[in-house]
Amino acid sequence: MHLQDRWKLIIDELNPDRVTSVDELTARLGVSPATIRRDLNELHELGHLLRVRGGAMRIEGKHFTAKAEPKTPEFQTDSLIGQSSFLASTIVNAPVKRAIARAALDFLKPGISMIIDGGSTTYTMANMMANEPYHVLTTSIPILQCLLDRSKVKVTLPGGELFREQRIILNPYEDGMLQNFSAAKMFIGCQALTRNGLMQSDTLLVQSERRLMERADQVIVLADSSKIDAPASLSVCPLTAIDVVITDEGLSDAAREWLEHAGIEVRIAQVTAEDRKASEVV
Amino acid sequence: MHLQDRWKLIIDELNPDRVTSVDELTARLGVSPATIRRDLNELHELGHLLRVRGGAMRIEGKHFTAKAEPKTPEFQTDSLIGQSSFLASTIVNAPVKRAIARAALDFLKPGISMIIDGGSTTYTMANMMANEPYHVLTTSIPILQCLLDRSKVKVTLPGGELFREQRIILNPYEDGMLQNFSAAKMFIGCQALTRNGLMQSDTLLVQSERRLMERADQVIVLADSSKIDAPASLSVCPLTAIDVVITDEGLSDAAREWLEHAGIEVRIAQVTAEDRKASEVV
DNA sequence: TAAGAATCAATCACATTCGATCATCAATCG
DNA sequence: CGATTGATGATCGAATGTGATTGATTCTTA
Repeated sequence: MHLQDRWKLIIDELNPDRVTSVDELTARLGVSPATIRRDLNELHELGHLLRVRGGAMRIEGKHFTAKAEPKTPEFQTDSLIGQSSFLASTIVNAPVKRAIARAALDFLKPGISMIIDGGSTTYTMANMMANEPYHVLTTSIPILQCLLDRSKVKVTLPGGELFREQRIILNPYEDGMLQNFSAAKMFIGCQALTRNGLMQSDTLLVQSERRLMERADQVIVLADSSKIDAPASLSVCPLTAIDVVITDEGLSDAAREWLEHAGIEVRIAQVTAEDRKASEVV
Repeated sequence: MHLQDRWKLIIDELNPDRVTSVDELTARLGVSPATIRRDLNELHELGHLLRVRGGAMRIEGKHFTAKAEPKTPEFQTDSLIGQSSFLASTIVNAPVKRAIARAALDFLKPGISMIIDGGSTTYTMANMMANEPYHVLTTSIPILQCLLDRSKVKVTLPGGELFREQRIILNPYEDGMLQNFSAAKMFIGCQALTRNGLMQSDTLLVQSERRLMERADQVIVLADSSKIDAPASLSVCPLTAIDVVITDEGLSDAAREWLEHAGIEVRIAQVTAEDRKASEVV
């Protein structure tokens, strides 16, 4: 039996809703545990399965029987802003989002004040945030909830109307709260990031975010590489308004070039084993 | 059994409304309490559940699993009780509160705009509220969450700072949002109701409520009879500012006398069998 | 307030799993 | 035919998960 055939068998053999153990695969394929482990590690490296201690798990949403090609990151409809529900979006690309969120946390120092916009990546960030004396202004209800148990974090909300779909608060009026708030940093997700700038799909959101950006000294965009040059309609701001972009290894050289040419600091977040682990449960 | 399998089972086993104990999980999964504790701590660290003493709870908005209903994450009506365990414990007198809350609902008409202040009785009221085209301004996070799934209810929040203890938003500044809001009715709880007026215990709360009351045409106080003439320190407003008091049968004749003498309409809510039954579930 | 019960974190011992290394074997190529 | 390459299997020390014990902490109840 050849390596590729075995790989195919392994992937077929994986159970969709539980861990398939090394022993199980050993028995099923008639090869040694060492070989199975090697296979699993390689397949994991290629992104075809999720390696865990004792075995492997099928990756959610990957059902292929044919031998798959090395990955170009597929276009993922993320964006809690769009029609996809918030929760659904949190599970797409979760390891990458975690990595990006973690990289974003490097920008935090105790005592800092920041604006955190709504979105699945920023939500992940809030989730991972330490309990330090930060001051956070957010429009997102999920982030608010998440920060409820960080006793040291001071949370401020802008006034406004609740939008259920996106679970955010948007303020149609100029807001006293906002006028008094000045943030060192603003963390923002997006639907797309193109040469034309930061893109969203919702008009109200665009207005709100523009207003928020005015209150921040430094704008930090959290966007996984599938967002770069993704199709989108409404521009929130030009590239010049952005200070930092945090993305993942999938960023193309070309894209990096035009980002840096616009004076943007580009940070590449490394996906660690823990990031994957944390996403397994979903 | 593998770690990830166990994690999945644990999360499936969790309930948003109550704490699932370590013992319960131990029995269900057939592993030692030590392992369960380790798992719970890790899952908490990863943000997948809420660790509490004796067990864990499902985090609201994370109830998607293998069997997940993919789209519209319906928030359950009484979910936040589970989420904010403090509320569960503070809802004493629940049947009476339900009765009072139900009586308060009589004041609602579709299209009405109202202010709902924070508090356990007003929270009960929000919980029982129908899904009609109301417009609600509230400072209370639990009420906000509760109204998330009333699709027809328009919810507005004042800007301000989050106070964890009370789960409310207080606005130290004059707020643009508030200036533009005008409510037909305001529903408010209290710590005590005396001849000196509506009493609270918290200075910040007093300020905020005063400001809110200015924006409402009619002030409706929800206070069970134990609050009448109860000891309290800070006066929010004199009796003259109050239009209606809803209380229960325990109201003394004397108290009723001085309330009505102040021009206040007094309503007595009848506790039904269903109120008692509904309260047991919590 | 104090005693008792429940829960917890830390730690140890044991079992499983892992990764690195090396020897073997088969296929390929000069 | 012999040498080289690459895959496989075995071995072993290291790392990790698990269960039990213990002493500390927190909650409850009297």
